[in-house]
Amino acid sequence: MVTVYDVAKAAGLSIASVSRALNNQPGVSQATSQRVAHIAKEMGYEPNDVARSLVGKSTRTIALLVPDIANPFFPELVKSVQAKADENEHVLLLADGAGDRHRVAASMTVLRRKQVDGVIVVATALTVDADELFVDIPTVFLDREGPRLGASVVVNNEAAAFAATTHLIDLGHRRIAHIAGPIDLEVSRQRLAGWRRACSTAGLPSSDDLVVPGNFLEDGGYNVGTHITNPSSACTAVFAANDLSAIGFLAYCADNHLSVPDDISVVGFDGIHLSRYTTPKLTTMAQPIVELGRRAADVLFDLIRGEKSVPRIVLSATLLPGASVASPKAVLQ
Amino acid sequence: MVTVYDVAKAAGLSIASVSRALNNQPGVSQATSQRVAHIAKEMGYEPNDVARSLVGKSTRTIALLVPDIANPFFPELVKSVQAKADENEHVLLLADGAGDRHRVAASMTVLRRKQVDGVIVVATALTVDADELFVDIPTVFLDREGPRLGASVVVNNEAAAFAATTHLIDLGHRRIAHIAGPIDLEVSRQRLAGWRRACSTAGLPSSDDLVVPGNFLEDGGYNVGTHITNPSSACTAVFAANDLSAIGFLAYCADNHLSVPDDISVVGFDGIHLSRYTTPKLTTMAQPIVELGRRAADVLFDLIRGEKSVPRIVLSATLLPGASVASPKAVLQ
DNA sequence: TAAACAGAAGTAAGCGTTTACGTGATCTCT
DNA sequence: AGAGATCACGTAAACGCTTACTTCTGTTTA
Repeated sequence: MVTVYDVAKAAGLSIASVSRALNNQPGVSQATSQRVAHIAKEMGYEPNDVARSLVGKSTRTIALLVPDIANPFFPELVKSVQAKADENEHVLLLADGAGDRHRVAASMTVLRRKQVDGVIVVATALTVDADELFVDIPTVFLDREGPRLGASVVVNNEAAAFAATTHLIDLGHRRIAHIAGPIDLEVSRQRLAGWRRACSTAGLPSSDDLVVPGNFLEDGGYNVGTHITNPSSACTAVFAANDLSAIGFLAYCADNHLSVPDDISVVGFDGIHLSRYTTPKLTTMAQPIVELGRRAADVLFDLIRGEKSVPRIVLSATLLPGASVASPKAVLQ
Repeated sequence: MVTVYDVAKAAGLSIASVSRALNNQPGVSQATSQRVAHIAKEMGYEPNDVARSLVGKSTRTIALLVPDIANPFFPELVKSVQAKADENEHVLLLADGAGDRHRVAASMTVLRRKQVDGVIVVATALTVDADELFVDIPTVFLDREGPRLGASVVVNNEAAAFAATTHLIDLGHRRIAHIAGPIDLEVSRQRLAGWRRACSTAGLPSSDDLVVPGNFLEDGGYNVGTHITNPSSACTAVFAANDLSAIGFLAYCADNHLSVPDDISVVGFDGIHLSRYTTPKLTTMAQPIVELGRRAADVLFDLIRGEKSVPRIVLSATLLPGASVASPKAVLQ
């Protein structure tokens, strides 16, 4: 490995001058600066970021903790965060599996040791007393309220779920099931709450038998199909807590010769790219995924630069129309 | 930040002893070792990995370069690589956007500076003379042949594409279109070649008008729908170079009231998890995604540990049956 | 009992940078 | 023309750790 020493020797200078030249800092003449740059390139010198991080304050690294990278929602988010990281000349460390509390703790220990400049924590399962995990390291909570301390960028899940459900109600549906997410996630509870409020506001049932537990995955949505489409349940529509669940349910319907939306309407949540390519195309409450990532990253870099305030940014979701909803065949009087 | 010095002072020891104690190395008594451990914990000491990396050889970090993390194939791969990284007490750096040559070069520079221990490079676009990008840093090419140097873990794309196409031929299809991937990717070319060989082996046409260019994304598959289903093309089946393209095509068919597989059969490639939940369920040539990631990581860590040989591992894909293929309605004599 | 040795601890160098400070040489201004 | 300012560069410390080497104490061995 060629170091500043080597370059310095070759240039007949001290390492200090070389360092200054390479970082075009004042204190070196234009001429030497160019000469050094040339020599460095010639020798194939690359600065060692580890050493640089040790002396400087920054590692130029941020981390993103996601519960499940296999859920298409997150890759889309990753892309947008990474773009911002690039922009700020930082590198992205990905930590998957944040759905599990222990893994979150383990990850944070590793990240702290690695001296990452900051962390974006997404929709993870946290114990109530998780505050200390994030102490001393700039953190933005995304799509989940952080512990007491901490900035956050969230979508108003409750309101969005309310709107999604109301959309179905306006179309004439009177019994609407809900495929919930993992109930230990705040977002799941909020979406459930929104569905419930919409139902009760309209004087419709929102009893527990209309809530079927999902897992935010396709199989979750698939497996509850039987329960929802059971004639005795008499549902004409279903609001899924996320798109993957909705897609699973769609598959169930297809396998069982139920037509969506003729037999049953489906509304998803997330607005993942794939929701534009399901059969039928999914009507979904779309989160501003790219915007979420961007804003979170912006806030994080503000924090990293020393910003003291810890903002709480709330973005809103918008209904993305598809072909998976319709008025119920027989609107009950 | 609490350092070894602080711990040493608190324990009345030298930093050397503290270091030894903390890493349970010989040279400290059992008693002191425990005492130090206790004090360190008490003080909330966390070793600084940056410093550790600077003195030691390793940063305990590996990187994964993927062309497009939004393609569900990659998150599944990421998961498996990350599991292996965990196992080896390494952290995963994700670099997206490796579909672009310039970004690959840029990423490698950053990674080299960051002193990552190794890199897994997936299916990226590389210039022919890209060798030098990876010199001096353990590299495994996944799903793509590396430059001259370099270990690789690949799927026999040509053979797999051949088998997928043959499956359609065996069912009686006589005109089979191919939705290709970006043609500057080796994998795309190989899959195209497999399709072509299958067709010509069976004495079927494989002319260029049967090859429609895709982009490995849903919209690519969707947009070529018109061309493929045009009556004058007379295709009864299509083999897509990846699942996302197939899913896009499925969506096109649904939008245009074409039944899959009654009107046209579709075979995908990749075997992403979502292919189990399309309507109809996609028949696809499934890559052993998890295995690919695992093997690549294994090879990489071997390399990191000093292994000299650079293996070339070839895995094979298997046909995952779905409901998107059938015999053509009218088998031509 | 002296010599050899093992164990526990300390000293200090070094990893590759950045940067505060010091030192001449050249320049500016009155 | 001499004092101060400016410039280009060098010296050395610091970042937080690991580790080769040294030192000291106490134990074993002949």
